[in-house]
Amino acid sequence: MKRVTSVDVARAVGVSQSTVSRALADDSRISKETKRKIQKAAADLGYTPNEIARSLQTNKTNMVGLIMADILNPFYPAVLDLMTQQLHQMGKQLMLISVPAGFEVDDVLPSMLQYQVDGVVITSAVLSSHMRDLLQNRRTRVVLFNRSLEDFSVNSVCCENRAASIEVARRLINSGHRRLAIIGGRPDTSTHRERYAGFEEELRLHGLELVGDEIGGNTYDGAYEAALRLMKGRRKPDAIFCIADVMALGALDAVRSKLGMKVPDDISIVGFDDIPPASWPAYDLTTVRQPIRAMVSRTLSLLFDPDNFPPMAVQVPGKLMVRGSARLSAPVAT
Amino acid sequence: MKRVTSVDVARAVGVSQSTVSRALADDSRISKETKRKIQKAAADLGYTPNEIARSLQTNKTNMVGLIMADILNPFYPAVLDLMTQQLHQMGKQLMLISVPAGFEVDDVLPSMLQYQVDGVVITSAVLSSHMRDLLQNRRTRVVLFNRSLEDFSVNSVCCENRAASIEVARRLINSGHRRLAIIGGRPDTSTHRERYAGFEEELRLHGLELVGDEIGGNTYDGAYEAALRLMKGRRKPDAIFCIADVMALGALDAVRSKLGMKVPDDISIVGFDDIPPASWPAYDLTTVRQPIRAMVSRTLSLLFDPDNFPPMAVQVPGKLMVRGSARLSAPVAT
DNA sequence: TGAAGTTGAGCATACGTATGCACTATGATG
DNA sequence: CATCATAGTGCATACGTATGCTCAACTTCA
Repeated sequence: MKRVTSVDVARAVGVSQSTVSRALADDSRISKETKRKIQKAAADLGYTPNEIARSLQTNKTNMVGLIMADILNPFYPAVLDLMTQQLHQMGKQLMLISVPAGFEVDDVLPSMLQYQVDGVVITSAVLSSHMRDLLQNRRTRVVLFNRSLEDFSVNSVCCENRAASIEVARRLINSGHRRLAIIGGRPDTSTHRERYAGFEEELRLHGLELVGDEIGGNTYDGAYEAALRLMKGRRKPDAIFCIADVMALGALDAVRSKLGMKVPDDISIVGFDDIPPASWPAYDLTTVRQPIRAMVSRTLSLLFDPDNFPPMAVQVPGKLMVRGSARLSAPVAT
Repeated sequence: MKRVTSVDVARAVGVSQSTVSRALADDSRISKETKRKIQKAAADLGYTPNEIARSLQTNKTNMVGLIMADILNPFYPAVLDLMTQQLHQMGKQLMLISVPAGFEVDDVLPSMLQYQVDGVVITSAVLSSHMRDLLQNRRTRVVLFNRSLEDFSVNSVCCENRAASIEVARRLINSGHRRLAIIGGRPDTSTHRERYAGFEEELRLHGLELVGDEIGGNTYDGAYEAALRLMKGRRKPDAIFCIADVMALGALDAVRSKLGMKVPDDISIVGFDDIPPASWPAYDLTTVRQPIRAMVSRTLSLLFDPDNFPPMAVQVPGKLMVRGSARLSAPVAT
């Protein structure tokens, strides 16, 4: 069966194709009566506009590209969910690519650009300066989600990583912890650096330094091993700050099931993100909640705000969710 | 900056646009020499083919639509990951929509079809007969993932739900359990019905019947409550089969943290899916693993196999992962 | 030497829509 | 009554690519 086009509708009503196009766009030049007839005919014939043809003509696809580098992290399903829904509400579509292990954003971005997406969101990954320039030349907006660039040459939306990490450190110290350790993600990422730096900075303010620091690679298994390494060290930590919840869960399981330790009696563990399992009784993880909804909204605003220039680095505040995995006393006024 | 088109390349080399098009498609009619010059010029100018224009011409977008109804279920990130990667390898793109709560597939599908996707995959949801016919008319292939229709009017890829559930029941019974209960997802879904039916059937074969059956709505929280209801019943179960892992985790947390029961000593709990947390020590969940990779491959095969007609219902075998949440004795030969 | 075949390329058009411009009624204005 | 604005519609073209057909130049073979 042949697809029905605006030409078919035009023929059915006895008007020109341009009149159909205008009628369906509710152009003021077309009379009420004609519009009515055209809408009726379009419905009867089951006409659906061809967005591909429209895109070619208008030079605008209403598609947004999303490149996810860490889709298996339980933090992202909620992001994806909100993103697709908000876009759908705006009448836009989402084109998704998950970057395979061992590949870079640069490897998958070009194939997305061939589809002329109006904008690109990149989560958990950064952009080579080459691609950044290329995007800039073709005037395709980009927003980094949960990552930032130090030179502010690209839009980014992040949580206030530094501030939140400082708060975590302060609360732990004020509650009597003295042997603090950290499990990082990947040292080449901005989230890692910012959370790490904030935490360590606050320690120094109190005359302390890290008794251990390990890399968990942002995975459950990586953090499981990292925690075990930490506990083999000379100075055993009495608190571990994991810069992502998946890793906190791994660390928690490691010290509990492998070493038979009690949490939070023997050791406090704090995470970052507030993924769903964090609030389950089996973990009851104290963590920093990232305001996903706000972050997604800001991301899309940056993407579509026509006069967003120069690029902005948006930061939204996180919120410490105090649960049972860390021995914390009441907050002290500062 | 103006986008560079095949016309620009043609002008640069001094040939016609059609020659450029053919050269880049490696058409045999174009001489090696001309091809070389064209490729060079294309690279120099930074030419990227416009897939939108190409799609309009060829009536083929190389885009696949994915409609996910249950994206927050931890089972799906892995599906999504494999799907985008396999598609990318095939030179195709993924257009994603997550169905918001309270909406139907029918509400979001049309907007996807306007983009002329070559095929549609629907997870955790079904298709109205109206939409089924509409898709059939425009010759757009559909595959249901993890759901099936009883009349086989649409392609589907599922796990062998019945067989796996029978095995779960048999193993539980052979291990001495006599008071079996089940927590279902949503009664209107095929996965619910098949798993429920297989489980109950095997019970009857052994002269048993369910001591309880509750609905968990495929969510952690729903199953948490469902488990508590089950334990308030007249005949307390000594084993609960949850037809999805998220629910098994909720049930587990409910009986352990709320009721202080020991698993598997006081009660056995079995899930379905084998999501990542299932294998974490905190849960150590005995469950049926769905072979995601195979399921995704079969889905894409069905989608692109030109002579896949009539629609098929593909079933792939699940695998019982024996862990610590159920008291199981060694399997008995049958 | 002439006919047929082969190679390499261009011309023209199509895909489905949007839109600038021209055109025709119709009524308003002086 | 001539002029002009206005409303309503059609014509023609453009977007960037693919492709059927035509054509010229050259090679091959009898």
